[in-house]
Amino acid sequence: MYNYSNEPRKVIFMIDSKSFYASVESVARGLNPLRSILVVMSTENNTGSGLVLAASPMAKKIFGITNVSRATDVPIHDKRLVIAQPRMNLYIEENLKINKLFQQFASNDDIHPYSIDESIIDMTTSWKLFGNSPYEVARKIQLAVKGKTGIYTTVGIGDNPLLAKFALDIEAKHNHSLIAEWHYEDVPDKLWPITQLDDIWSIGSRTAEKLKKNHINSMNDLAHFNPYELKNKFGVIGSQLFAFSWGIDRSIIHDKYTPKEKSYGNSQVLPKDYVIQSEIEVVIREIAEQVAARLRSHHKVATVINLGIGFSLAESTDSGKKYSGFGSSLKIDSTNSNAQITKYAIDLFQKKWHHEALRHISISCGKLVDDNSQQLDMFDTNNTEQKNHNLDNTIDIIRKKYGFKSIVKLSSKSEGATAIYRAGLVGGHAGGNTYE
DNA sequence: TCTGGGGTCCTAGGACCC
DNA sequence: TCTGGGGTCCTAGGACCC
Repeated sequence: MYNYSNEPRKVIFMIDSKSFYASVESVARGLNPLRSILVVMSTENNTGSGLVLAASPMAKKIFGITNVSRATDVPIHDKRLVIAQPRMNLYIEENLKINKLFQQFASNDDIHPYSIDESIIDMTTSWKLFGNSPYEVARKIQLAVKGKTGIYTTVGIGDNPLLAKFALDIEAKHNHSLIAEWHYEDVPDKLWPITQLDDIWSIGSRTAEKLKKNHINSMNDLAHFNPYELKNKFGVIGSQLFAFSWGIDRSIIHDKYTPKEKSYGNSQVLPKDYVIQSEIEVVIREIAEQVAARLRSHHKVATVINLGIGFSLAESTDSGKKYSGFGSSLKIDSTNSNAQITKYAIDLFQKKWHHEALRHISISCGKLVDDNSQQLDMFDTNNTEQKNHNLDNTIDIIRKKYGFKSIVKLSSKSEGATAIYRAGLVGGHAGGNTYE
């Protein structure tokens, strides 16, 4: 057994709102989120096929719907199934309510929203104020959230953030209480038996495959693999994986969840294959202007731009149906102007494009620097900005808290095919209510 | 997965500098 | 010139997460 005496022993809660979007929609309809049969489905997306953003537990159970199902897999004519349009703004509001409740149990500095439905709370110093055990406090938080919002929450409790995340993902979701508690000593019993490696946070399908090729078929195998060999084969990821297999996570929450790099980007899957240069450049301009507007609203200038182009499947050369495309980055003179960002994006495009049919376009700006110039750009005011002021504020609060994994509101309106429609979207989905 | 959208982080090779 | 070694920056590409 590894000697854990030098590892941090904290009381970390990782709290996740169960089937969040679907639960919010269930509550809004007076339904119990655990009993309702409901999906939140975006039917207005570009491909026309629709995408399931969330499914209630019963919808998953009865129809086998998963969160990435296509609309074609959803029995839309079945009367038992409730289909809800996404209302991203409502979900943001509910998330803010829930995080506000957490502030009754821990100081704001100890609460770290991780995504729209997950938060990490360092309860080390405060849990004793609310109960006789962390478990009991978790129960109280669950009840408080349920009482205020109708949402069920799942809580992973751990000695460090990693163990809390594992407790949440691997065990809590299956417990009747929706709570699980993991200590270092539980690692051999609870973590090592896992053979479905891509169930583990930070291991995706590619890494799982590569591990299998090295005869690592379980977390137990990983924990007993030669760490130097892992490092050689997987780089720093290898060292990290090895540490994770022993439940070790030395990062302090604040460091870990404060991003080192920040970028703003927007992307679109196009409604059809695009082959005409002028049409493509209209869309590039729209996206570039969205990104530039976001930079300006955050008072940042970018010094790197990246253009990503995804080809139509028709461009796929080998027999395996794989998407292809290119990405291209460029260091640029710091800017956040529509004209400059657009020019760089179109230059990159013209340099790399050889008349392939396109299906996907993304533009991202990074290596951000504070915009000190703050010049008034009289001919470039964003008229929608004032109108959306309240929503912007809300989203900025979340963005600020999240640091990353942030929510994105596409507020820029410009002439052009998709921009006006997309202006109402939040995170690429319908925002709901007043802003459309 | 015949394609959602928005992010962060890591690696590797080449250019360039001293 | 059959030229060392270390460091940084730039770009492309890959992987993963929610």
